Amino acid sequence: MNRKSAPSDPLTRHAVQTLSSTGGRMTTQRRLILAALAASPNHPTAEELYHQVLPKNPALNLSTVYRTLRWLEQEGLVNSRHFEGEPHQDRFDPVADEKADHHHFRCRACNRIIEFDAPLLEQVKQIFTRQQGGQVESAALVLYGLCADCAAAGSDSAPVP
Amino acid sequence: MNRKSAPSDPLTRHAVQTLSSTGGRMTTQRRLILAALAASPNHPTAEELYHQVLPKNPALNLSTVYRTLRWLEQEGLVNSRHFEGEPHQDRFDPVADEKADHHHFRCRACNRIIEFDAPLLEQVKQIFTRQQGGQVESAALVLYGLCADCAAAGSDSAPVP
DNA sequence: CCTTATCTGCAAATCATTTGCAATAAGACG
DNA sequence: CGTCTTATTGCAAATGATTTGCAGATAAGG
Repeated sequence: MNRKSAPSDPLTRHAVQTLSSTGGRMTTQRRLILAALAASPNHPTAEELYHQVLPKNPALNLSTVYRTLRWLEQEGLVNSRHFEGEPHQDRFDPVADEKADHHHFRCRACNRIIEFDAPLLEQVKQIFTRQQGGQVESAALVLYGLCADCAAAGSDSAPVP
Repeated sequence: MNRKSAPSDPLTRHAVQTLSSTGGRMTTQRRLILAALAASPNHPTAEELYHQVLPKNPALNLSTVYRTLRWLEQEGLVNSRHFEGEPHQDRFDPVADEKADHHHFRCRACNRIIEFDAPLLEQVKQIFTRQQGGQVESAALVLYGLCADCAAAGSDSAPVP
């Protein structure tokens, strides 16, 4: 049933598109990093991605991971974020297809990240503009707390990152 | 009219309180850093504070600024934050007296930071909990855009930091 | 295949922040 | 008001995350 063409994820497909329009090249390491990123639900750090890909390409270098991530960020395919209570390191969030600006919940016990929409934020923005003037272009909301699992388990589940 | 006792700001006064209960000492550098922080509307970085205080105490060391800031953070008198589009550096936000958890607007032109309340966020939290379970403990919202002044001026005011 | 500009690996640089240690100075007590 | 104890500082070196220069490797087009 499946043809031999790579059954790539949407992220990789988007990346390939931008490559052809900019004269870039799809390399082994980029393919692996993109796949790992697309498969990661938890907004990995560069180092985490590096260790995920390493088994499949032992020659991979951390700086290649960083370069790939920054390239994707410039192309608008990935956003870098920072969450409270962590070291000064970035986490990378693939921009899912049409999913508009979504927001994040982070569990302080298992470190899981849950994405959600918050339509009410539109009103928050409007209220702000009404009171202060100017114009709001984007919003970043992060909720911190215990996810359902950890709240039930007494907040002692195993941290993921 | 004014007595000789230091007419200190609320932040400094709070700091003095915690000092007496923990056996800490109020040093010249702490006094200066606290005053600079209390007078800064724009959530300064450690480096910015350092340069503000330097003229008044040329011997001051940057690591003292960091230590003071981390101390205040532990005491709950200051929060450290990170804003998008900047290097990986922290900005420090004195916790104003009773002002509950407030949120931030950051102008991408002049870098000004405006604080505001967003009561609607309570509903956002409730909706999230209803849909996902678990419990939300805190929320951090940052709006990005152009402040009233910069929007009017064609977004070319002078950046502050 | 061959060419060539794009990428990669490696090592060294940079940036923000932290830490070890000896010298300094609050502030309690006599 | 001097003395003593120990919290705090300055300095320099360490750390952790990320970036960069450069020479060699390799996609992709002819």
